[in-house]
Amino acid sequence: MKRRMQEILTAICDPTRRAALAILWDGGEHCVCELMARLDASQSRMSRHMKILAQAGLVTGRRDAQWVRYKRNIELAPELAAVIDAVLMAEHSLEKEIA
Amino acid sequence: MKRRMQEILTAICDPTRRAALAILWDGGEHCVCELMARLDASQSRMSRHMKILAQAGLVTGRRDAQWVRYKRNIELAPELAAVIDAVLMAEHSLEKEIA
DNA sequence: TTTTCATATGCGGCCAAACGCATATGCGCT
DNA sequence: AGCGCATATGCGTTTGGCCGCATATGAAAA
Repeated sequence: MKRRMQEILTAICDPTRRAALAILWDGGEHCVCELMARLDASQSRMSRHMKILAQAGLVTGRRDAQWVRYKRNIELAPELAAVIDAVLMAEHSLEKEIA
Repeated sequence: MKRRMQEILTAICDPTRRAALAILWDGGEHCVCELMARLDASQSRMSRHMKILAQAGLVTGRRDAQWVRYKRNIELAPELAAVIDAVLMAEHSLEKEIA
C-alpha cells in the first residue's frame, strides 16, 4: 500500500534514524544501548526512533535477555529496500565531498 | 555536502511534492498553474512546494512570459537522482498492489 | 496606464513530531 | 524477593512544517 511508502520516507527523514539504519543495514544485530552510544542519543530518544523504524517495516527487533536486538528487516519489499540502498549509498558518497 | 541530502529527503517527504516530482520527472516543462490543477492544490501552496523542490536542487524554474516553467534539474548529482528514481519507482509499483 | 493573469511571499494559526523527564516493564542475577 | 541493567512509554513542552488569507511582484494585453 501507499501508506507504507509515506511511513518509510518519514522514517528516513530524521538524521538519527538514518544513521541507525546505516548501522543496521549490514544485516547484523545491534542493541539499543549500542546505538545510543554510537549515535550519542538519549535512551528514550533512541528507543522511540527504533520503534518508528520498526513500524515502517524497515527493521525488526527481538528480545535477547535484557536486550532488544534490532536488525534490518529481510522481508522488506525489494522496491522499498532499493530506496534505502539509494539513500544510504548517496549519503555515503557525499560524505567525503569537498564542494 | 550532507545538507543537500537532508533537504532532498525533507522535500520528497511531502506527498504533494512527490506527486509534482513524478510529473516533472519526464524531463518536460510544467508551469505552476498546470501543477495546481493536476494536483488539486491552491496557488500559494503549490508555489511554496515548488520553491522547496527548487531549493533542494531537484528542479529548476525559468520565467516564460507570465508563467514559470519548472522542470527536472538535469545537473542533479547521479547518486541523488538515483534516490528520486528509486522512490518514484517504488511508489509507482506499489500503486496497483492489493495487499 | 490600467487591467488581468500567473506567481511569490509575509503573517498568523494549527497540528504533528521530537524531546526530556520520570516511571513502568522485562529479564537476569544473587 | 530484591536489586540492577536494558528498554519502553505516559506526559507536558517546545519546535517546525504546512496551510489559508491577503498582498506584493512580474509580465502581457487592452
